[in-house]
Amino acid sequence: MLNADNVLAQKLSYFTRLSPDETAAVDQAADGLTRALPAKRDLIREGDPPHAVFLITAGWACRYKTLADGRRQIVAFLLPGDLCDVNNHVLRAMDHAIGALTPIQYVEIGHDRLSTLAQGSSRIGQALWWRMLVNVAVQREWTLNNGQRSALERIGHLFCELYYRLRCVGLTSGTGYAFPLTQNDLAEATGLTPVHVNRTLQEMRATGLIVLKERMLDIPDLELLEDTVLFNPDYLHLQEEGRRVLPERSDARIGR
Amino acid sequence: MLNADNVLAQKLSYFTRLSPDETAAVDQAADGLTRALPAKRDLIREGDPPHAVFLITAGWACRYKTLADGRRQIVAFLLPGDLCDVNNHVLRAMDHAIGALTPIQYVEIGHDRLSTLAQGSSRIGQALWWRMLVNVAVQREWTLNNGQRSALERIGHLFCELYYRLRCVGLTSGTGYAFPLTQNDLAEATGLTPVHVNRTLQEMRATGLIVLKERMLDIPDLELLEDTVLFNPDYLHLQEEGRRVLPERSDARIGR
DNA sequence: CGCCTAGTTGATTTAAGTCAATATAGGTGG
DNA sequence: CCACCTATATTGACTTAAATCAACTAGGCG
Repeated sequence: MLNADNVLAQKLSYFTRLSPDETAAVDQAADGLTRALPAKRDLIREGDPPHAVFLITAGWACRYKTLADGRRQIVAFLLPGDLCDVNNHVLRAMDHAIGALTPIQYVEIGHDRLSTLAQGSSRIGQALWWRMLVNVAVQREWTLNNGQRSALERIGHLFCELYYRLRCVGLTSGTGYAFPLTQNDLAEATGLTPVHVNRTLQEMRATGLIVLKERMLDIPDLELLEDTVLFNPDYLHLQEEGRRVLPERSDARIGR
Repeated sequence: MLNADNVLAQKLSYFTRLSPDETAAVDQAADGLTRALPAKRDLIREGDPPHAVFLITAGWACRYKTLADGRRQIVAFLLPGDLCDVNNHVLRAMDHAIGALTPIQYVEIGHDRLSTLAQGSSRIGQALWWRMLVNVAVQREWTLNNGQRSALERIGHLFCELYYRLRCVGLTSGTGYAFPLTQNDLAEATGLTPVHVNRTLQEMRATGLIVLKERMLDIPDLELLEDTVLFNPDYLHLQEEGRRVLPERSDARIGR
């Protein structure tokens, strides 16, 4: 299972195989004080000057934006192993907030420390770029999601994305995963109303696409769900040269 | 006005003042062969391996994604001075296409050349990071746009964004700018149908928010439009230490 | 126990989509 | 220079997915 000390190395190793030295370097860069934040608190608020990079080690957080009239949009979920805001110190102020959806644990990594890490190994540098680029790719996919898809597609698509992302860091069990989001969170992420999310979830349950109860989400037939909502995992760029193995499967394959 | 040779330097100088040497280095990196592409052609297709970085020097292009059933979403506009896909060579395949909306001109810049440029001057390196981070910020704003805003707000918000972005590279004239997008392009960018875009534009014209005819968009009262659609330019991160001056205005101010 | 959050349900409204026809403006070839 | 063609824009009639409003239920817990 997941060890808070090495989520980052685990995640980066999805892109490229890291040597023991490199793994150690990554672990060391992320060995700072683990901090905790209760659910519903903000890690950073909009307008704040960005200071350090955060590495989420446990729990779920999100980036969100708020309009003047109170409408809120969750624009990204931050899961264990996710690094926020690499190099964002070049900007003067945050244009969005980061909030904890569940109690979270995180460590702060200084900008200098991270750039030293990146410069010390070109593979680590590339892996960090990979994370950055995938984050943008996910953001583009969310733009598509909110722009083109129906309610059922939006929600189903998100479920698929979260499945792949959690599997990378060992947070799935079989075909399901612990799912802490409320229907309201889902609504804010998908641009729907909570009422409509509720009805859509019922429809997905009724057709057997998902089993969602007691904060556990199970996707009995991932392929079926992917086909139903037109999900294509390419944008997550997981098929890289690193460990291609997806933890829950046994068809291990190494190298290119 | 705009000189194709220095769009990039012009754009980067919005973030930080560049010395003559730095400006020259930027110009030199972008001095490759200028290529041309007619409207409606793809610069890169989804699935292609990314090769070089493109710098758009003239014309409008877009990033777009297509669903299996044909729905299309424009996820970003690429305007003169925009750099596509810095460091994207770490990914194996494009997860979206880039297409020309008008005839465009562009130059290709090799990855190595760009990283040499970035390493040669920390200010240039930071300015390139700034572009990267702003692109993500814009993508987040688009997620919000498609998720939370009404048709009028989406379109109006886009008009404001384009105004600010074009002004940076000297492509506005007074309160307006040349606007080559069709109503269909607008529909694909905002997640609306062309018919609804048409009706919404008429409403915006009727209330005097915009004047749009003969491929020219004029925003007689930018502040009014911004207030109406809840536009806040902070996410474009233009207020940096560089030239704060906005070309069309005379209140020049230098340094911090 | 009572309060708060999260989830559910029903009735109704509405913004936007759909379908289909028509208008208009450039651009091209004869 | 005109006739035609295609892409773009416009209009009207109608449908629909999702929003809205308003109760109401079910847990969890101080």
